[in-house]
Amino acid sequence: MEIENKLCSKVEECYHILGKKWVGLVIHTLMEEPKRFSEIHAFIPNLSKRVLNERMKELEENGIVLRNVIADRPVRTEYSLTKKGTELGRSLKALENWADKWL
Amino acid sequence: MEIENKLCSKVEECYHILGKKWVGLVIHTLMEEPKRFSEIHAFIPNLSKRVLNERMKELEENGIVLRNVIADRPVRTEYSLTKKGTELGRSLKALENWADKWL
DNA sequence: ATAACTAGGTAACTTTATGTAACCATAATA
DNA sequence: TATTATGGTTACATAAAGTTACCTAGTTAT
Repeated sequence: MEIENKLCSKVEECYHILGKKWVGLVIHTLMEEPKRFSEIHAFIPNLSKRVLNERMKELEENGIVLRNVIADRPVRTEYSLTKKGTELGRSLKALENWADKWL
Repeated sequence: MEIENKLCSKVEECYHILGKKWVGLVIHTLMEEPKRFSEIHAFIPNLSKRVLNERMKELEENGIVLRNVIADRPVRTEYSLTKKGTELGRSLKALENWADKWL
């Protein structure tokens, strides 16, 4: 029975995504329903607008989140999870169950 | 049907733990079997000794990891997952399955 | 008309976190 | 005697995150 002696790159990549500050909470927050920039910010008040904006761009690039600019006045932006993002959120439920039991 | 308007502190806390760099990979690495300091370092070469040591102290304080100093010469230190840590590792499997499918 | 407010940012600057390189003590080995 | 291994620590450099002020365009209050 061999012991693996190097990490799978997919495993490394997923922890690289989740290892950035606030990412987990943002995805958790979007699992309920799509939300606007200021709504996410209201749910996670300690997350600054600067970093929130940065995280949303990264999550969009990763195909986890979809940005929908609504040409209303004032302009609104709605963020929603893609299929990929929704499945990520579902897999994070296991982690949250662990938290509920152990923290 | 109410929409939750604030985050559960347990949820916040678990993402606070997992949101620190390298934590996920360290737990993943220890799921196989207990490992010494230098073995973890060999599995995750980009993780510096300074930060590895810091992370292990934090994980020990969180009750996720157990540090066992072996009074051999030279002194060795073996890190293993507690029950709490093992269950965390199991819950992270869902995330890794997501990674395998989507990344 | 003018001041203040909203939404979703951006810019400049400060503070933390992380990365890097050198060093330590002990004992074993060459 | 010099070198290696282990599990760190220290001092310093860079990257990431936090803070405050500002922006544009339209809206509401005075």
